[in-house]
Amino acid sequence: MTSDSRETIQRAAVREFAAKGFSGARMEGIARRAGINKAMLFYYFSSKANLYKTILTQALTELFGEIATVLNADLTAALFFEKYPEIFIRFFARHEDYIRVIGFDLIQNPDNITGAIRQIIDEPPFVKLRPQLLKKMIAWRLRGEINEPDPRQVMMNLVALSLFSFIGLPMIETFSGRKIIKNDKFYSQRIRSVVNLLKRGMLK
Amino acid sequence: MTSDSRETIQRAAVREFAAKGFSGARMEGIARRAGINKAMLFYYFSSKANLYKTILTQALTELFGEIATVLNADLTAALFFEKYPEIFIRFFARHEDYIRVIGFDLIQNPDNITGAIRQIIDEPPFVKLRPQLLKKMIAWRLRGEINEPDPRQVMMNLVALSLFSFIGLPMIETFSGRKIIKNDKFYSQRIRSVVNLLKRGMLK
Amino acid sequence: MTSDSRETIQRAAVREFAAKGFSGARMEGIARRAGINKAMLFYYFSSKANLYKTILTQALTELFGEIATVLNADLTAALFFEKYPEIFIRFFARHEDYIRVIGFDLIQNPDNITGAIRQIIDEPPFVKLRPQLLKKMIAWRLRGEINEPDPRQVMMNLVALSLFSFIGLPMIETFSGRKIIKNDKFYSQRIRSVVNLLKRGMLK
Amino acid sequence: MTSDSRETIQRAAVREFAAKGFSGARMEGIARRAGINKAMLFYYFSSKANLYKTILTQALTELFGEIATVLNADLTAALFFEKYPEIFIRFFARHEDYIRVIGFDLIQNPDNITGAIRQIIDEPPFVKLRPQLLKKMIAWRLRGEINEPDPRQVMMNLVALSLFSFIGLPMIETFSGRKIIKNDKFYSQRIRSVVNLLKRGMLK
DNA sequence: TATGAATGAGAGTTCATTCAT
DNA sequence: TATGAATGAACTCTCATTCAT
Repeated sequence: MTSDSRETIQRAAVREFAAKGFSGARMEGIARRAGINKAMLFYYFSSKANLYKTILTQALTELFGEIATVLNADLTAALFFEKYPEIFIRFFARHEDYIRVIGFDLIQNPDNITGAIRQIIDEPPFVKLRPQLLKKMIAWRLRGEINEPDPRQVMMNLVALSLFSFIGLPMIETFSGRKIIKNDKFYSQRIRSVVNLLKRGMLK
Repeated sequence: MTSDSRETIQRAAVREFAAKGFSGARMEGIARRAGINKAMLFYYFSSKANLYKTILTQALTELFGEIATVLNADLTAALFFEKYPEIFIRFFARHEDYIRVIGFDLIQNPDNITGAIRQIIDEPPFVKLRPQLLKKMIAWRLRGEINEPDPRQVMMNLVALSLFSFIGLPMIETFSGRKIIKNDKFYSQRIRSVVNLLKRGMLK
Repeated sequence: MTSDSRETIQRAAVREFAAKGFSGARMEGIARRAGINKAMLFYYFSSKANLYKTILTQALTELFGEIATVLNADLTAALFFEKYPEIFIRFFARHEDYIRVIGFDLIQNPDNITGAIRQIIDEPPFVKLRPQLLKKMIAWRLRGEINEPDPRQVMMNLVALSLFSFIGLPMIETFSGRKIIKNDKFYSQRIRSVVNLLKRGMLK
Repeated sequence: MTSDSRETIQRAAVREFAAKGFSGARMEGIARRAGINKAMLFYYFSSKANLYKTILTQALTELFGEIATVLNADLTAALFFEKYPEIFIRFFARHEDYIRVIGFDLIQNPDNITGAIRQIIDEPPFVKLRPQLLKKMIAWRLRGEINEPDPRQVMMNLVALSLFSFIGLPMIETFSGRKIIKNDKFYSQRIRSVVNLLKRGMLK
């Protein structure tokens, strides 16, 4: 029970911030979830804002870590569209709380998350992530692999379809009239649908 | 000056809730934005929760109103994929605050928004909205117009691509390295890209 | 009971800060003394630091107001040494709390009180206070009225003898072995002693 | 390294208490200044109050030690007024922190410091200090050396002029308009001025 | 002796809500 | 309707003190 308190707190914080957003989250709530004295949160993280920043950075770092493992390969657009939705969706299926935290931040405080992302991708080990992505996209266009000339549209399409698989679910449930059970089968189907859409829609 | 105040307050509330979420929003802040005494918020709306509910319902009602105007026509899948992204994106371009409010709620309080939606679409004038949508989707599949058999996937793809055009922007900016100016040209391009993707990707 | 709350709070604050210093003082304590809800302290003064600054400024302003009334006359050194100890000592006898507040600040946060003083004497109605004092002191020296050439030493002697009459009392009590009752007689004697010392000691 | 720690802590404590007063001082701050683990403060001194009492007693003991060395001689008033300001002022020039600690206590907690003083001067080696002082003063009066009949006034004048040379400086700076550099020259001048004032003012 | 972690009792501050006018 | 003042509960954060090692 030495210093895994830090980690215990962080895990609890992710859950609390995910459930209630930054303002809604309570330090008391985090402490209770962690089973740790409230004062320890300040002992380790000095403030709510800093604890939040810590777990946001952690979430983004883990996400980029996942992405980076596959970004190094010199993939064709076709292969890329096949692999990436899977990475995104599987990652967030494992870490549903992360998507909430990121989502909140994206809506409320775009500059905040932008800054956090920049800080992460401007330093090792992720410095190459952005240039590699851009290089790939330019290559696809030059080789005539895709019909969408604007890389930003490509990114938006890719990310939108992957992320929304989680956030938008309740709306879909209401309209389709059926509760959606987020099990492995659902995610597999979702991945298939996204991959299919991306490949048929954007490959030449 | 009677029900003028109500509307002034609601407009102010939308901005405040959009900027900070439910917990982050301050009644004080709303009053200041509205230029109206704080106590009046309670006089008209009795509580923060109720004021919030009011503006959430209003946002959703306006959104469904927009959708409904086009949903009555017996559109082919091709026409539908052409019209709907435009409706969504143009609507939220006019009401950026609404998307934030809805987005917050979607993440934090899925049951809450689900309930609100259900309440709206289960009563006039939107009772027919849901059955009409479902009917259309079944028809498309029966007529072999689309290659995606699951209506829920169709909805997810459609909504995801439209909504994310707003929320996800900061991430795209960071990665593409260029600031995105949200002017008419940008929205037009975005609509084109989404329509193109949906049609090529899901039509047979 | 309209808005004398502000004043009630200020009076209570003076007492609390005087008794315990800035850090020792409790907002709760001030509220209790004032018989007013604790939140009102923040409603009116926004923070402990600001409430403190307010009453410090008030104390200094009152003090300078008192001094100013007599500083305008073109007094000889002799008359000055007669009048000023009386003003100082009588003022602080009426406002024992002020001397504590000022004393605390003088010890703990010299720059703080220096700033406060400067702010007061650099603006109306006290702008002339400092130049008038300096002018007087130069005149005394030129006219050969006093034997102490350094105006700073003159000021120190004057102020020291007046203020210490309050702060230093407990030490004197202990050494003299007698409790000192701070009644009018005591102050009169003290004034006489100080005036006598100053006149015999510094006049030529 | 044993009782070395004690002293290190005490030195750090003097600085912290001098800078912030009792309530404002932080055990954490003392530990940091001392470069010693916070828990050790409690190991050695068991509580903040006790640590404070320790250093207050120490300061007073050193002060009285200094005074005592000269108090034994059977000085005339003239010689006394010459020697004492020098002792006081030189002592506090060497120990500026002590004067702050004592000053704070004098204002905030007169009974506290009174008690501490009594405890020191009622026991060896300082038991004779008080009677010797009183005896001297009575002698002066009987021999007609001084024009101030009240010993308490004599003490007040003496101590006030000496102590205020430190505490009151910032006020004087503000009024005289010049920063005062507390070097040897300043103290020498101050001593000269005080001695001069006392001798001319109180000797017959 | 020495350390980092832990605790509990507050402290200052905020905020939705209510009251008097 | 409208306002400024008032309230109480809760929240973030602090700090002296203690514990385990």
